[in-house]
Amino acid sequence: MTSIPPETLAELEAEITARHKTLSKRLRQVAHFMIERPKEVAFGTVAIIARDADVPPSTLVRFANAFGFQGFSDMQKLFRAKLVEETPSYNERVRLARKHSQTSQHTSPMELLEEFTTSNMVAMEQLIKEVNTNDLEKAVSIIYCAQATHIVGFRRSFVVACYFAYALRHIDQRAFLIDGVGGLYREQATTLSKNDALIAISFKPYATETQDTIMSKPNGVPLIVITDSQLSPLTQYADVCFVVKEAEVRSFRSLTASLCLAQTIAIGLAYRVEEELNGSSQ
Amino acid sequence: MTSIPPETLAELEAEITARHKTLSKRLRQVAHFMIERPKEVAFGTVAIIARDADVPPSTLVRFANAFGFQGFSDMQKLFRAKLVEETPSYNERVRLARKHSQTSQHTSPMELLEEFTTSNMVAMEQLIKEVNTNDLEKAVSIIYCAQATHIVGFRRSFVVACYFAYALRHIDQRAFLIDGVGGLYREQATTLSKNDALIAISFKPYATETQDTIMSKPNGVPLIVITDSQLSPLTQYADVCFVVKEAEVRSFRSLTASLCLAQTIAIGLAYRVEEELNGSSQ
DNA sequence: CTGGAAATGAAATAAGTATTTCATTATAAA
DNA sequence: TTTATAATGAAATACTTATTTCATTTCCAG
Repeated sequence: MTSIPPETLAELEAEITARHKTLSKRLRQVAHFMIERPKEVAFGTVAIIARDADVPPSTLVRFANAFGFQGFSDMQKLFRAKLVEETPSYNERVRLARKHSQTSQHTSPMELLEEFTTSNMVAMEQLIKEVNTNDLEKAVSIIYCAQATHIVGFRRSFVVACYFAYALRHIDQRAFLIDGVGGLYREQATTLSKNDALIAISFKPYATETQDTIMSKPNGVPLIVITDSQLSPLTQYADVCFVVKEAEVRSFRSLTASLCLAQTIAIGLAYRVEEELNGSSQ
Repeated sequence: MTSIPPETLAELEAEITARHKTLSKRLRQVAHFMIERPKEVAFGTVAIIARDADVPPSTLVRFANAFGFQGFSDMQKLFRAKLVEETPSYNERVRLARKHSQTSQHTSPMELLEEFTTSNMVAMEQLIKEVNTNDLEKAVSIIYCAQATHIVGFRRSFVVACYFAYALRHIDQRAFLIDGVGGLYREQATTLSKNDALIAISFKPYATETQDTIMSKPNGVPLIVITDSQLSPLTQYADVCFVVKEAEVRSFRSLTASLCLAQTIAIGLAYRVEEELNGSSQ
């Protein structure tokens, strides 16, 4: 109980992490709160924090004691100190990174991270500007009406395809990922039935496999395309086509915008399903 | 005295500036302190702030009253709020988006897209704030020194794992994706050799397979972890651990921040390789 | 089961803090 | 200079908040 207390929040967090397993049920609950919501801890009163962490106030004091502090307030100081010292606002960090990248020819990972996050944010803003409401509604409708949805995408696009399949399954939609294992993508594509739908994702350099898959699908199966250019070889076959401009940093392209779009379609679908259920039951 | 008080710190600061000249000597002294040392005001007690601003405690209360607040504590809230909200602009937008979508019972896909993009932007800002330079450098070094890198992640994390593998191969690094086909993840993990590295990605609810994989790796193989909480079961085994807070909209989590981090590490590695080559050839 | 130790939570108590009061001092107008 | 008014600060008070206590429950080891 009278062991030496941690002197920084980082130290405390390390100790909490290390001892997490050995703590009692309630103390573990507090541990969670400390790690997950440090800002609330920094400002809150014992009563408020106790309420939000769903423990009695005394448990907070016990927790502090268990980590060597005199009392809760003593521990809280660490949380406050952290908040005071580090508030390098986003803008400040951008400025620092920029300055640094100009003075040294060495490209540090932190600079890269700054560039990627910034570019991705720009891409997000673009996405919302350029995506059309009708297309979005239509895409949702297509999947909603389909008995099953097949998704195809290779190389970089595979990541998006994979996520799409995950998201759809997550909301209880039948989703099949055409992964081309053993080069059998054509065969996988022929398993599509008339009432299914196909989602194809393809970026430069457009994998021919994706195009092949589309060509092999039965007539009448609706196609949703996510690609990076109006001139992509896929656009002409699409019932709905999303042209997504991804962030590009040092000739490397992101996928965040496409992922965000996929997520939106999936959740939009979830709401559609829910609404139709409620609507028809009344 | 009972005028309407400012509602944000910015408003208060504006008012202080405007009325600065008309204030009495002591109140002006307080005004100075409020403007110059807002962080101390946010955390300090009346007694401490009074001491540091070299005025009696009562003057602080008078100052607060003069600007329309009930008391000092009331005014202090503004200072605290400022410190809590990390990204006022985007948080505001998220809040507005949420509010808007609550007024109508129908949730349109476009509204969802607005929410997702906004939340993802916030997540990007958080990412750059919370990722530590040293960790980033260390992660790059680990992969740089490894003969081959193995990547493991199941369910949602699989998408990130997949992208990581893609990105590493793209820059000519040997990367193996532990996909657990046929439940053989343990066997896949045992193929790691001493000089390899392992990257593990795991989010709630932490798949036990990932943990199993880690446990099966040979001793001494360095481990890089990407997860969503300091208390994740993986952190304790990690040589480098990134805790990434993903955007969450309507209880659906994104992956954009993790993807961005993966991208950064991969490209950071590419630069490292390039720099080492140039360095040694001179 | 059963006894004993640890954990828990409600309530009492202690500590700390903000606010108000009021006597005193400075300021400005007549 | 005088007087009315505003400003000021030390100390008392009222409040809030942290901490401790103790009766009760839970959890194990025997």
